[in-house]
Amino acid sequence: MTQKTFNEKCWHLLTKIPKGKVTTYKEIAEALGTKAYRAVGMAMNRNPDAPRVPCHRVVASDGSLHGYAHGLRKKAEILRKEGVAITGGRVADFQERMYRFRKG
DNA sequence: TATTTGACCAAGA
DNA sequence: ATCTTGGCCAAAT
Repeated sequence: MTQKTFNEKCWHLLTKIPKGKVTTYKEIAEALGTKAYRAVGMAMNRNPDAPRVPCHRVVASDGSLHGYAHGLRKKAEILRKEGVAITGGRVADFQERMYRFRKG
């Protein structure tokens, strides 16, 4: 059996995020049943920029974009294309834009 | 195997 | 409201 590492799980979960919505590192960690908020960020950085994993839809719990492999500026630009308004480096109406994973 | 790192988060002198 | 500090977890070195 392929032992999926925490990173693999994170990437797989990111694919569940619908377009036009954003989630938080904490939400992902909680969805995986853990509190490794920081480990989630690690996955994002290690995550291939390939479109198969929309790491740009992950923002901080505060609604700020925090970091991005290509730069925060690029991240904000992509989010705008997705339909997410960015103001002052933060997601507008972030609470409404935040996507919540199904508990099951 | 042990230590350091990091795109976090919540709380507060 | 902003900045600083400590704590949290997994991956990388």
